[in-house]
Amino acid sequence: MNRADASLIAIRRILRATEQFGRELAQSAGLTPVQFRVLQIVAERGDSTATAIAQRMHVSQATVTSLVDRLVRQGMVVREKSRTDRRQTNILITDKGRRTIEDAPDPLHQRYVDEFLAMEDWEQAMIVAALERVAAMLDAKDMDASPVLDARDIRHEIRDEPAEEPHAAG
Amino acid sequence: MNRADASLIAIRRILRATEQFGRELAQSAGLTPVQFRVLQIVAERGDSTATAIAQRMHVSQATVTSLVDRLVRQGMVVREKSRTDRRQTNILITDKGRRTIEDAPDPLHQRYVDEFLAMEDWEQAMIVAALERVAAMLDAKDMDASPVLDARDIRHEIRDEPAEEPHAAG
DNA sequence: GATGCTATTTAGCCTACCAAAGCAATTTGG
DNA sequence: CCAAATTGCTTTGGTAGGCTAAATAGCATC
Repeated sequence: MNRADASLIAIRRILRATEQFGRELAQSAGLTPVQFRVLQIVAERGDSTATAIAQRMHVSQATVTSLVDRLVRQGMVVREKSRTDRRQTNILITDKGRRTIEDAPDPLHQRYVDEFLAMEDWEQAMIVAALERVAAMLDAKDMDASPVLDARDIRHEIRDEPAEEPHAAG
Repeated sequence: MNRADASLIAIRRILRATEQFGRELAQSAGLTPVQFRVLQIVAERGDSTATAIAQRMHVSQATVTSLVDRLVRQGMVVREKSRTDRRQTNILITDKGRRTIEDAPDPLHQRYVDEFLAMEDWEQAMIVAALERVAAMLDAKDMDASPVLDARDIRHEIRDEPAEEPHAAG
């Protein structure tokens, strides 16, 4: 086994683990990964709007509407018209929704961070250097990814600027 | 910026780059990532069967049927009954299909391998060590991932043993 | 030649996505 | 103050990718 292969395999394990985790998380909560992600976003502040969620997840409002529909049907969130601007609909998390989030296993990144911090200084430095090297090799552009490890949204976050040109292609 | 965050960001960039690549590839080939993946598998030997594809991709045969339908409609592959066992349908790649594969940009992993091999020995070793460390942190189990970096199938390859218990939750 | 296994397709359903059209409320520009 | 534009969201209708269950067809065997 050469080292190029060894590194590819490791990368693949990382990808898989991240995906897998999102799936487990969502399943234990009785939601799909994407639904869970929506719930997480709502949970952050207790409420949110469809537009905000759509932007965070880089999907269309229409998609968010249907995802929220499902969460409403399951009693995870409720819709409520905003008093200040009645065009807006606030999506509020319910107790059940909050419990669902809380009962879910620790976010992957927490688990990771704990282990990471337990490492020795030199090893931390080595890992950061290596990962950044790999990231640079795979992805020439240096984007600003947020430090939250969450497979549930990478699937679409790559559509970076939907504002400019809505991809007229069929 | 602490190093735990830096490492998470790098991991995320790796995930994104992999996904992104699958998408670019698919767009330049005029196929979706999954369809392209099927075509790749058929292209490997020039032909394949639905079952083989289903196993490789860890999806059901029914799913493969509909994917192959689309590839047939686009003239990328043709179906042909096997002479030796007429239950089997061989899926043969066409010239167009082969050209599509060939015209597609280099597989991500090839690009990566080239760069990886260009590195100095000590750096290769460091990267392998770091990646394996991270993979171990994220994913306790040591699975046998193949040394092919390909986002297009990790999405579902994680369903390792659907035989046991099909997760009755609805 | 019935029984059963294997390979595939068909049928029906789901989630997740999108664009376009529609509706409602607010803001803007006379 | 009213019409028009803009904004926020939902509805509608479509696509892709996934599933299970059932149908179809061929092989194997006793």
